[in-house]
Amino acid sequence: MPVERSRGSRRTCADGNQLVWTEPSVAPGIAFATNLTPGAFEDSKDAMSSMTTKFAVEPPSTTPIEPKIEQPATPGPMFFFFDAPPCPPTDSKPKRASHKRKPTPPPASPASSPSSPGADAADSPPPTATHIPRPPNAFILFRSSFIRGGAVPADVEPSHSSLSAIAGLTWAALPPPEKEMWHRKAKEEREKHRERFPGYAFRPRYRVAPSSGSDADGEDGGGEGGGGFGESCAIQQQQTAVAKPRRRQQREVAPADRIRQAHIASLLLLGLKGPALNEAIAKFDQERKERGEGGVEVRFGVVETPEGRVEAGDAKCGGGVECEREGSPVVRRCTSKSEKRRTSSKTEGSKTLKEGKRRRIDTSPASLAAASPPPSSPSTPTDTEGETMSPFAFDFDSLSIPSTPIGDFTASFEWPPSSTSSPACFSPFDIPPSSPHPSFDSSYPPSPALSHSSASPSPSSWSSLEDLSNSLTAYPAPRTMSAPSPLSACSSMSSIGGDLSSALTSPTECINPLAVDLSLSSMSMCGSFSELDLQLGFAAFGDMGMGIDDGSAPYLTGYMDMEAPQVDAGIVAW
DNA sequence: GGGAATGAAAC
DNA sequence: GTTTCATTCCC
Repeated sequence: MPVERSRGSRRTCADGNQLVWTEPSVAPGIAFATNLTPGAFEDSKDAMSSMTTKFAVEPPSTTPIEPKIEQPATPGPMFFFFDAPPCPPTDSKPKRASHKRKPTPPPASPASSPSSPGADAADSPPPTATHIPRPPNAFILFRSSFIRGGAVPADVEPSHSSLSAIAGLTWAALPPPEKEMWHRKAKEEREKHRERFPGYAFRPRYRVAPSSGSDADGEDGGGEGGGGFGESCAIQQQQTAVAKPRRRQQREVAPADRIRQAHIASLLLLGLKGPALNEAIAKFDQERKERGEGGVEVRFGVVETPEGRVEAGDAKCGGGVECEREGSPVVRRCTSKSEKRRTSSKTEGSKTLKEGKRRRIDTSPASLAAASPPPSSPSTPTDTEGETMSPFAFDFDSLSIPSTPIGDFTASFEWPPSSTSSPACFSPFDIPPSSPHPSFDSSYPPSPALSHSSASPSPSSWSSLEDLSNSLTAYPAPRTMSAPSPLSACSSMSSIGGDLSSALTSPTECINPLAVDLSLSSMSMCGSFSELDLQLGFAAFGDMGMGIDDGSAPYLTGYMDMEAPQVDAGIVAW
């Protein structure tokens, strides 16, 4: 029997009830990919207000109350990601239903419900009051803008699961000021939500252990405990425990996916969009295919290979088990839900992830390195023993570095920048030539990544991240960085630039978590620097206690060495 | 309804 | 510390 949609779960443009969390206007200060978002600095309070998501509270009636938004008259200024108008008149494609929690039965206690007998019958909500959604958090707002803005074209990545992952990576690399802006926006939404629904209280439905004969799950009864809007109405979304299976297990994501997602995120952070983004991704895909890496994508039980689509469940390799395809180890996704649960808990390792525990994107070098093993090493990319691999069990020198993902856009990194060119890739060194260069300690070791550059000295003494880490511990944090960093003008480098500038006051905490794609394709050579030599060094990862926050986030330590031998390229990093 | 992310809020 | 749910839409 097909599953029946709960009432009101389908929101379309047609019904005017689409929930759209539009992006706020840009905050002053460091901008992100400003080169690609014309008007990003056109901060407008009017625009802010016009783009604010609002719940249109209908007068009390017997009509189920749906949250609505007031659509802005104009799209307003764009921020990092363009946000399409919520409901284009010509949009013939209705929106799909969101994953909204089903309405729940009214609370048992009359006191907790505004629809208590004491309420005016005329104002009483219908027995099937509408579910009141939670206010969105900062990331949800960002993701919504990310998706709706078409940051990643659908033909590049149609899967919203992957888009979420990419959004997560991008989110992790957002400059703090911009992230803070989204947090402020989320706070505003919470406040508005609180005003709209004064009595609202989040009441998650904690599942109880399944018991025989219980079918409470399917009997939501259609109704929030709430209903009835007004000053005196206390809205409660009373939840009742229902019998449901334990929370589903997280699926193991193919390393190829992770790498690709990280790469796409890096390109976005680089400021690429539109055809340039498509081209860069296509090139990346092509190169990986040629190297026999990442040629397998498994989506929803289907293995997508260059040769075609193959059902994932029929192979000799079970879900979560490593397979060899085209010489590239890939963690197969399982097909059935039960298999997913089984293999997920197994492959994720009992020591590192408890059952049901949330799985975050692991951008650690260990993870990504494991996800992208060197071609010469077809060994298993994942830890089959469930142990967390040491982040330093990774050999840089054995990696191959693909060519720049931005290919023809290298010219945009010319220095000094051409006044007539319209670079697709904004120059990170957008400072007047007369500006004093920041001073750097030339004693810093060169980046191991540059060891792959023919124009850079090869630090043969570093064969692993561990060596690098040991080396770096002998070097002081960059105290001689002068602010503002020349990198601060670059969209993708603004994070690093800002962090480096903060090194003046907090040398040991100068770097924020950044999305790191250790396939190194994201650290491609880009452009030509006639005056400046940028080197970016890797160092320190959360697992080694060198992170800045909770010890779980990897980060880059960047430094520039003005005295180093000239190289004909800078590193595009993020 | 799973999936994929992060964060708020409730347990 | 764990769990739910907020968004999005293809499958």
